[in-house]
Amino acid sequence: MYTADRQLTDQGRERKQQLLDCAQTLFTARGYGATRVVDICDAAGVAKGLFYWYFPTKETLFAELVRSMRLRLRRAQADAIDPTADPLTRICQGAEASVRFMAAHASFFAFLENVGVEGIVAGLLNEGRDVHTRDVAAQVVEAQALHLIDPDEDAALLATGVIGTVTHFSHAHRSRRIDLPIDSVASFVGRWVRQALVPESSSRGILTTP
Amino acid sequence: MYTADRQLTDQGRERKQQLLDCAQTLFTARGYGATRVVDICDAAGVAKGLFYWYFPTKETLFAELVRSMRLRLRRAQADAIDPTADPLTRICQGAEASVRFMAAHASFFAFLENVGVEGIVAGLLNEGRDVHTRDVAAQVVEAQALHLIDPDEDAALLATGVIGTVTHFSHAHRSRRIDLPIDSVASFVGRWVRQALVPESSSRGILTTP
DNA sequence: GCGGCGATTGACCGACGGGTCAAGGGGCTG
DNA sequence: CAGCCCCTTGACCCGTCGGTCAATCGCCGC
Repeated sequence: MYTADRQLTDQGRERKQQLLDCAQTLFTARGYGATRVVDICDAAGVAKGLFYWYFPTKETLFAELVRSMRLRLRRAQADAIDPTADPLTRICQGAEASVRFMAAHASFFAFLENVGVEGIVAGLLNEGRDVHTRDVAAQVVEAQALHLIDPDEDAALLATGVIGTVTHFSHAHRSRRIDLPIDSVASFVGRWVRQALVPESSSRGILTTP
Repeated sequence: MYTADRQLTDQGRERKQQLLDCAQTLFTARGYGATRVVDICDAAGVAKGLFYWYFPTKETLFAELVRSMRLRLRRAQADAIDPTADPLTRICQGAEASVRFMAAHASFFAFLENVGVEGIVAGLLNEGRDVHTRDVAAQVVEAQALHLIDPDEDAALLATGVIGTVTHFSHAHRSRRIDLPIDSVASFVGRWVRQALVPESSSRGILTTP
């Protein structure tokens, strides 16, 4: 059984890391709930009981995984930041580094987004967004036929941008990150969508080619 | 036991709707996994066995809930759209209606985002983003002191905008919605963040006051 | 060799919760 | 009344899986 005060040998530390690695692989492949403790142990070629020599619970291992990845992210940010640069530049460097790091560990971060949503409804949730996206894409095509929108643009991409904006701002408002009355948010989204779809004057849209 | 070919009386339809309502209330309050079938029945003042008279499984009820909400969303969109308007206007109307609808059912959509992430790590996931946000906010304050950023702006709000951008584009790239090389995405995010933080010429930033 | 301790095993436990079932009530039609 | 079907009950079943435990091995220092 696990106790906090444990003196691990080299072999012990190695074994623990091995369990962490196997767990990460299985989690990213199948999800958290669908991965049983015994699966992790099987992957490591080790008996189930040993798991509880190194971790008090399954959740603890998960938390350790998350914390470790967070630490690496922060290190990646620190490495990318030039401490002598001005703060604005440092912010941008940190942002870029974050995007690169998450892209490099895409499968893990994709897993994080789906902790728990396993098999339960699988596609059901995305399905709605996809249908909506297709609807908007159809309207975009229509608008392109009338030359209200640049016909050279990819309709599906523009539609994805619209849906992304809607969901992003909905979420921000819902979680109080935007604390404006809903009418302001709604009309702002409407204006912004129009602006993104019709890059008059200059290319100000976000998802239109940089 | 449930069978598909079932002739429901008025009372039956009412009871089924009652179960759906109770389930939605409990799901949004506690989450999917934390709500047991027996809890739903208790809330409806009904025996557990009856649940399986109306639904084959717990998942089925959940799916029905999602589908129903989706239908209502589509109806709200349809109601908001003026069919005689041009397609571009219709797109904007649909987007605005979506934002309004989701805001009106915020608790349900918030629940959808967290299906499965129940208690497992609770704050652990947001914690990382919050820490990161505070870090960036500190740098924003620093930049404001140097007048690189408008000192009248709320640092926390700007920082939230930065983090939002980073995570949003990371996600889009990860799920192949943006199919550009990572370097393009990263540098674009860097440029965009700078632009949002420093509204030179005109107010082009998205989260800066409209 | 002997004691101590980290490491390892795998059978076992027990809770939890989704799903089942046999029995009964009540209202309708024939 | 008989038969049927919708509706309701709650005790029960049972698979799953996180977690436990007593026993054992092997290495090291004394």
